[in-house]
Amino acid sequence: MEIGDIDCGIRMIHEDTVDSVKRQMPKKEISGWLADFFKLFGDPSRISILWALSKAEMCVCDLCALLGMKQSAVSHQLKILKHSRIVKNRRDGKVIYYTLDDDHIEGVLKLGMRHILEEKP
Amino acid sequence: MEIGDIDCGIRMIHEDTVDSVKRQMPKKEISGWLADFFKLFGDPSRISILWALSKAEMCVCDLCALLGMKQSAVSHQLKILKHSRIVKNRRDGKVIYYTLDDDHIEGVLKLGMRHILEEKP
DNA sequence: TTATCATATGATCATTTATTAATATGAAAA
DNA sequence: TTTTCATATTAATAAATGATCATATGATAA
Repeated sequence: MEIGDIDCGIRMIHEDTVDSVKRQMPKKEISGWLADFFKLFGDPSRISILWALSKAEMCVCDLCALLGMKQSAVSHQLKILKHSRIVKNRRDGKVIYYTLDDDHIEGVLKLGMRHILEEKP
Repeated sequence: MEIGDIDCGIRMIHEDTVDSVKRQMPKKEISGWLADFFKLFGDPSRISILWALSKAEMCVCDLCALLGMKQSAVSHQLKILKHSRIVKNRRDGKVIYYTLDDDHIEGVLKLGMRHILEEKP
C-alpha cells in the first residue's frame, strides 16, 4: 500500500498494481478502435441488420420490410457498417445486395446473445 | 422474385427471403438487450476500465491514476457497469475495490481485440 | 429521351451520452 | 467530535447519434 504520484488530481493508492496493469494495457489508439468496433453493435437497428445479414444476403428494401424501418434509415446504417468494413455489397441492376464482410461478426453476435440469454432467464 | 406487401413505405422484393429470415430473427426486446450489452463496450473509457479490471482488482483512484481520468468520470462509468452487472465491488474501509462480475466480459474484449488486430495491420 | 424504381445523401431535429465542477456521503483517524 | 480521505451523486454543458424529410444518383424500361 504505497501512496503514489498524482496525475489526475487524486492519489494513487496501489502503485504496484497500477504499474503492473499499465504494462498490460492496450495503447489508447487501440482502445479507441475497440470501442468503435463495439459501437457498431450498440444500436438495435444495426443489431437487427447484422443478424439478418448473418442469415441471408439481402437487398435494402427487403431489410426495410423485414425490420419495419424507413429506407433512408436502413441506408444510413448500412453506410456506417460498410464504411467499417463489416458489411459489403454487390449491385445487380437497380438492386444492391448486402452481406456480412467479416468472419468475426457472427461470432460476436452469438457471444453477446449467449450472454443475454444467461443473464435474463 | 415476388413483389410483396408494403409495410414501411417501400416494396419488398424477395418475399421468401424476408419470410425465412423473419422466422430466424430475435424478438425486438432481445435485440434491444443485445444492443444495450454491446453499448457498454462502445466507449473508450469503459473499454479501458474493463480491460484493466480484467487484469486486476482495482480501486477507483487507482483507475483514475491508471487512465488519467477524473474521479467523477470513473465513478460514473463504474456506476453504469455495475448497474449492468458487469462489474461488482467490495468495500474495505474507505476504499472500494472493483472487479469484473461476469465470465463473458473478458471473452468479449478478447474477441474484439482479435478482430481489431487482424483488421489493422 | 423520359419515366420509374432502388438506393444514397444532406440537412435538420430530438435524444442520448460522457465529462466536468461542485457537493454529498460515509468510513477511519486525530 | 471534528477532520480527512475515498467515493458517489447532482446538475450543467457539450458532443455524438439515429431518425426523418427532401432530394439526388444511377440503372432499367418505356
